[in-house]
Amino acid sequence: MGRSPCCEKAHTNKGAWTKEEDQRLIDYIRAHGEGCWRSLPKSAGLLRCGKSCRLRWINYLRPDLKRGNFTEEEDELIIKLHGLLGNKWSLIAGRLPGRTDNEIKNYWNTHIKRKLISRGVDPQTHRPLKEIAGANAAASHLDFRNSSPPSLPVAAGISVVNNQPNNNAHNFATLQPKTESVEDANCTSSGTTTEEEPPQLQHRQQQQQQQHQHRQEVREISELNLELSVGLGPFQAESTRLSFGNTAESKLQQVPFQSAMVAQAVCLCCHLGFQSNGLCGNCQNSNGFYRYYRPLDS
DNA sequence: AATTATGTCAACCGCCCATAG
DNA sequence: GCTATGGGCGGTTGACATAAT
Repeated sequence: MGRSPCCEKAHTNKGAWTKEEDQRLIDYIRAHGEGCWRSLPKSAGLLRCGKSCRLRWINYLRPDLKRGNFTEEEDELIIKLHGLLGNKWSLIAGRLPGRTDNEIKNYWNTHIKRKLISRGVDPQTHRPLKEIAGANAAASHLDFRNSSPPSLPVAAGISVVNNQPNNNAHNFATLQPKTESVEDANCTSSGTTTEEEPPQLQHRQQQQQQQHQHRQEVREISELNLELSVGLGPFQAESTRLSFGNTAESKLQQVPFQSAMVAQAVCLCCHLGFQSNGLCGNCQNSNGFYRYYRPLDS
């Protein structure tokens, strides 16, 4: 049984919004604030679906939207965050004040993908294309297709630390956007399955389970205290530093590149003035750059 | 100038999660 | 615990603009 439609589609406008509709929506939200989107259209005198109103407001009419071209720093931040989070546009947008998930998603698909390819980096995995090609040749049975799989922090130049106590769940694996299991990849790339029908059902169920698990992980990640530190250099020698739990931290401290990277890490939030109080508390101004000074193993 | 190809991005769709009843 | 509902998200579509032929 499917869900009932979110609104009476027969009596709603679709397509581009008119200036008059925009003004009605703006006026209504100014007067009443963002409330129940379902009832808003009727109250505001709009022949639109509530969802449509919400989208229009969030993606276009909100007064705090930045609009205009993305800066180089924003580009790099998006790339780093995508390397860490995959296609979690809302999470990425949460780290870019004044930008919407839709805007970032479009920008990624139209600009950044191409940019990464021109750099010789695979936009999905954030690994060198040569490496990908080599890996494909060596292990052609793995097929991630549309997924955004092994986006290891290592590959993206990202270090990860967990500050939250009792959070044992986070490790590299939890940071990687997941879609298909290796078994699934084996299945799909070969183009055949050993058994046709039951495996398909199983596959579907497995996918649903994985999707559920992934969402759970994304929720957990989104609850973490994210401290971003992105270097201004092109794609290396800096880090996007995230805060996670002690267990993950201790594991990650075994990664040799980490301390050197953190020593050079530049806090983009502070550098760009995203921190309302000027400094995030973990960095200091050094030669004009807000650099992290807290050692990782403290 | 007309036609076709390509790029951009606002808007929509369908699904899932959280939550109130 | 179950169901209905609203909100939110990611993926996709399609209209429009611009470039190329």
